Amino acid sequence: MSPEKRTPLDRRRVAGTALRLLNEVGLDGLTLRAIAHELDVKAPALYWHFKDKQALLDEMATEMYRRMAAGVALDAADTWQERLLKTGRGLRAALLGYRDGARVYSGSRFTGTDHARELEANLRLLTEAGFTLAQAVDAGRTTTVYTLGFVAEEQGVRPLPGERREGYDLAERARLLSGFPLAAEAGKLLFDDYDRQFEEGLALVIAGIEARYGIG
Amino acid sequence: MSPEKRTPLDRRRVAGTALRLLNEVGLDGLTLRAIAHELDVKAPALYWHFKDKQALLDEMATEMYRRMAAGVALDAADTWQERLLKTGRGLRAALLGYRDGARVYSGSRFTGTDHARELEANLRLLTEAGFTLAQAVDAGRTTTVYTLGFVAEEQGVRPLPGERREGYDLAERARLLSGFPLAAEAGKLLFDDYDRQFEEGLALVIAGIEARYGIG
DNA sequence: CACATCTCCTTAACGTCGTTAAGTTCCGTC
DNA sequence: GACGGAACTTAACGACGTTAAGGAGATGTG
Repeated sequence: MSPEKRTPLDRRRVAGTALRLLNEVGLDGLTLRAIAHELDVKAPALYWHFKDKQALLDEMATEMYRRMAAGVALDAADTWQERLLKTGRGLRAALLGYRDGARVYSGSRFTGTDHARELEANLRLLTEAGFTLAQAVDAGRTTTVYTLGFVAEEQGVRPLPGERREGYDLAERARLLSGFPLAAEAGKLLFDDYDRQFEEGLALVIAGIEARYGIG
Repeated sequence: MSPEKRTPLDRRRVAGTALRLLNEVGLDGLTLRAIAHELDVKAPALYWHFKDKQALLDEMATEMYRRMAAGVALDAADTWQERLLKTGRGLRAALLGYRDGARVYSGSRFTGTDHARELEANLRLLTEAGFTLAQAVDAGRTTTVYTLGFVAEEQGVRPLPGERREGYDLAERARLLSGFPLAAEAGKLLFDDYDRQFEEGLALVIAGIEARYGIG
């Protein structure tokens, strides 16, 4: 009957458990009580480590970013196009790794300054490739918000890869839009093969940077 | 002492009142009780018109779209570049018209098929300009998700034009990032003049469409 | 060794939220 | 003048984020 004392919690362990739980229950089901239960603890215990729920969500977003950064191999010899492709794809993959990932991520702010390393590296690579700092910031920001917007839309239809949210019956949609032939026809393009669609939009953004800033 | 009977509610009046209230209290403060109070009614009355709160949010998003469509003058003689600029700017203006506008909009789905008219018109204009349907869809979607992602980010920092959310002190940020000179310097570019930043990203997207699809 | 302090958690409770069940009022129709 | 649907109200439920108060266990101090 040894009391089996637990090791105390810390912010990262809480955030990690919450991220794992997020995939099972979604953001709306992610209550403090459920997270606490998963950690064998009562809900108010979380307030010792976080001032409120938003602070925990912020830590979760930061942890998502850390795992993304760890999963992307930044090579100092990357061309700027390769680098933007890598960061765009890496961010999307990180967000898709969690149900409602884009909602959690874009509603939160990073804790600490861990993200600054990668930002600095990306800005350095782009400026050394010939961009002004302002151009590098605009290029990076456009790539990032495109990716965030895309995945937010994607996860509205497809919460996790392989699943599909209700209310998106393509045949039904085509019938409703029968008076609008192009819009009806566009349905199958809009709601399928998200990988291809994302790559195409990302290619458009990068082509635009190339064309407008005249850097090949 | 006449009883002054009210005219019954309908979905659009409820959505309109909720949108007005949204600017005062924000999405987190937008409770059914508060909306009902504004309409001189009790909260459960709303369930006569909407099956749940999400259905009301869907109607709000649809109403936002209607007002956007009414505010954008689509000219059949637009070039495709002008049309994409108009829709991007129009969408951003519509979202910025409401506190948390982007969050409400991107978490919801349209009711009805009102939006199909504009979609059809845009697809027709682009295909007649020489795009394939798939290219037109990719071009439109990329423009839209860029805009949505941009405004989501913007409203995270600036809830309504003119206001500024706490926790974004530029001097503090620069101090924290003193070890990352480019990232620190980028701060003033990242958090100011959102109009210019949006226009620049939108120009990048359109330039990319022009370059990649070879249509001037 | 006694006592105090700090850390980390529990128990209990508060007010608010979305939502449901049941009943009420008003009005047009047979 | 009974009937039935439309459009609401009153009452209540369970769950949520959060706060207050306190307690157990380690750690430090005389």
